Amino acid sequence: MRIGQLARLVDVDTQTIRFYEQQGLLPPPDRQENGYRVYTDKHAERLAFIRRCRILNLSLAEIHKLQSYQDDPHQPCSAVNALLDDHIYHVRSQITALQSLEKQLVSLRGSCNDGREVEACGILAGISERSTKAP
Amino acid sequence: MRIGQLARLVDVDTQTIRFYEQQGLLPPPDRQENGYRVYTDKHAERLAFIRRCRILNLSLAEIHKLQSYQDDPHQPCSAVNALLDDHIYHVRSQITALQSLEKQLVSLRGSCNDGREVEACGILAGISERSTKAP
DNA sequence: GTTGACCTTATAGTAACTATATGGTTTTTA
DNA sequence: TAAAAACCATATAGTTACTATAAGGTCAAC
Ligand SMILES: [Zn+2]
Ligand SMILES: [Zn+2]
Ligand SMILES: [Zn+2]
Ligand SMILES: [Zn+2]
Repeated sequence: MRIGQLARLVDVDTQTIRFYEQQGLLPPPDRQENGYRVYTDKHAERLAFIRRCRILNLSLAEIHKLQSYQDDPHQPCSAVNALLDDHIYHVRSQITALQSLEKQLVSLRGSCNDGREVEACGILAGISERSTKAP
Repeated sequence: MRIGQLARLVDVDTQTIRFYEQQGLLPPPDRQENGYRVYTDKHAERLAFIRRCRILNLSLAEIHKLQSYQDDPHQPCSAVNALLDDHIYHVRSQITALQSLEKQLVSLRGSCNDGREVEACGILAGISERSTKAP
């Protein structure tokens, strides 16, 4: 199949497919005489795997590692499990950081209401406030 | 004060200060005869404002808008309030997206334990599973 | 007079695409 | 059959908010 068909099948942009090839995530396919790429079902599977990883927010580097594990199927899978643990840790860190951010923002938002002039805006005042308090 | 002093004062890299100037967030300071930038306390305040906005995860574009509001202090501040509402909305969206992601990842992690071979890794199997189920 | 700290500009790299420009090929349609 | 539409190719630049590097000018101290 050609790149457009593959793109529709897996629901990825053709540019992205070429990009993955360039990044070494998708093996370079054979070419027709005119230079067009020709993909196999293996390629489609691999591409779908990449996409599912991306939906899980795994980075291309992490996906690359997973692929290298897959290429050596008799290793213990502890590295895969550890990679996922790390990734979960990162996601959780992001969540807690964003939650603390949300608190700050909501509190800031509470310091103003409509009908004021910019000069008296509680939000701008809140941001401008120095956190260093002189004695 | 020169750029290095300002950088230490506000705890920002000198490169970042020049970058903000280039992006139009920090007004171009006067120069000494030798070309060195000379900053005033106004600059320091403005830079600190930018940094506090960045800590709140506001984008440079959002900061730019806030600055433009500040430059016209007799407008109603509703635009400021709306900007913050939007930002809070974005942060909340990110949080819920990450929480749903975390759930998926934790469930995936539960499908494997150590001591398996890559071939039998529940995580890789879970990612490889096609979501389309034939009847 | 040279070391070191400081300053200058310009350029490239980061992540993961996305968009654009330019041109060749194939298929459809008038 | 010829033109239009759809498809393919490569190369390059843009996105965000910096960070790093290169190559060089300026200034104080030793
Ligand atoms: Zn990760
Ligand atoms: Zn307000
Ligand atoms: Zn925002
Ligand atoms: Zn496993």
